[in-house]
Amino acid sequence: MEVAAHEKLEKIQELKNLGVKPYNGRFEKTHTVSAIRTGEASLVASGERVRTAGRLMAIRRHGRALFADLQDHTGRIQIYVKRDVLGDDRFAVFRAIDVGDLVGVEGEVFRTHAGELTVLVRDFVFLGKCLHPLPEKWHGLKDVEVRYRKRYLDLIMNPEVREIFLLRSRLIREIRAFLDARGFIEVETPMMQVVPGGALARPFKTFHNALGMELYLRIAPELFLKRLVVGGFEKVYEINRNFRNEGISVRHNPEFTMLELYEAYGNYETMMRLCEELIASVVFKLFGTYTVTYQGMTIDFTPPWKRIVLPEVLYEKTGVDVLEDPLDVIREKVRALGMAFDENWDRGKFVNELLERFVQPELVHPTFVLDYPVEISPLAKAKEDDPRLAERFELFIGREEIGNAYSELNDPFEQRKRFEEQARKKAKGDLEAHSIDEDYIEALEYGMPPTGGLGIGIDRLVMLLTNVSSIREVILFPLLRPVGD
RNA sequence: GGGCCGUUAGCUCAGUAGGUAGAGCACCGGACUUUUAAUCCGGGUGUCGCAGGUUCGAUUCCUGCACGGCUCACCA
Repeated sequence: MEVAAHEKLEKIQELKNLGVKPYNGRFEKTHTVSAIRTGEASLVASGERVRTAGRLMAIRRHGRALFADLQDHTGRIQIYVKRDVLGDDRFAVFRAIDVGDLVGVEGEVFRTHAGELTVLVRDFVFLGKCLHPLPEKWHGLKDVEVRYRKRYLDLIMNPEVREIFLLRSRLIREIRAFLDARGFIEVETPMMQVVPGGALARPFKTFHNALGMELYLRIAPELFLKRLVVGGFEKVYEINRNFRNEGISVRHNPEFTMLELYEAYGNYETMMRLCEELIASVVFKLFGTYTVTYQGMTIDFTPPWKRIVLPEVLYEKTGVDVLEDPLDVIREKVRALGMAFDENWDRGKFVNELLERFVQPELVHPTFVLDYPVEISPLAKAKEDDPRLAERFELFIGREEIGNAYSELNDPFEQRKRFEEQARKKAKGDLEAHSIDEDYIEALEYGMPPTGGLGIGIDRLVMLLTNVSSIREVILFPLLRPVGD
């Protein structure tokens, strides 16, 4: 135990000497703090007693009385503790309570001369000792590393952090409500997979002892959700974690949360309409407006959203015709644009890089970018009128990629060809190439309806809606290196 | 993984052109029954991230390491 806690241990002894158990007790609340505020008029008029509980965030002692600020998950309220109300013995007990301790109080609600809504404490129960001093009341806890490592302290001290995670919770609840209302069913598919698929990414590897086999943490639930579509679940979704063994940055955490949904008999058109309706309606539910400010940008979510065709917009912005230009011509033009590139980049890689460099910075308002090259979309159906392109779109908002969707490839023969192409890439050392999943092909062989699929990065959506620039601010416990001794 | 920056009291931060360090809040003791960054009086509680090096002497200069932030690379 640290030195800092030493005096607190003496406080525990003092409490015990006064007959108070430092960790026992229970308490039934009649009101949360916000309920007291909401019900102020009738509570003050009636003199009704309320019972509420929380953590003491500040204590102002005045000899034979004291004021304290009690915080629960809904807010803070002042309490007033007087010796002539409690009696000498009980008041002495309260005097032994520290900032950070947990208490339950009972009393009536009034306003002080200064106009502060206050609970006059008639009785109280000690509910838990805090052995460490809380961070400073005025500046709070600022140290980013400590905030992430001790998120509980961050949540105690920083109400705006609490708000971020409350909003995250409400957002996910609204998404579920939206999808449930449209007949989607929520499912859970394997996190541990024998063949990691559904995305182009490097997986985490683990090992099952009893079965004696390697397993992978999933990089996406896609192939399992589509097996369910084959099985007759025509509208399914899953909101859960994906794991990708890649670099960490302000927009990447090794585990992150995705919404994936599939709708049988739809396609990427269907998904565009569903996507804008889903996000726009959830934004409106949360904020009562379609306008959100993100990092200085004003983002308008009012549907319908802008659609741009990727090969066309790339040609407009860069003069590169990613479909017709031979690879060496593309290289020549990209060189002329002054952009660095690698000699082994293929067409798909150039598309991604040009998009990121020349188009993405302008995509502030929600924008669907349509028609990606087939070679970087191995699970998507090709366009009828141009087999080089997939019926696929990505959604950009606030210059960030938020979603990805396509008409699902349901032709098992074509899927096998695509997998084999990926296998060739993998053989050439592409660590992110898709694995061949024979079991999935067999599922397709039973017949999958034409289907639209959509993925939305929940963490990034929360970032947009809470105006934070780091993904760690929207993940309660982001991955950090352990601190050494 | 590369580059840049950071790490000093429980917290937020100063500081030492090399002589083992300060402020506010918190905390401890005292006064105070409507305060609210309460106030008033008294008290500094520290491995200056870790390990080496240079030096009579290192928190300060040098090197390495750890952790974090930003950024590039990779990706969603």
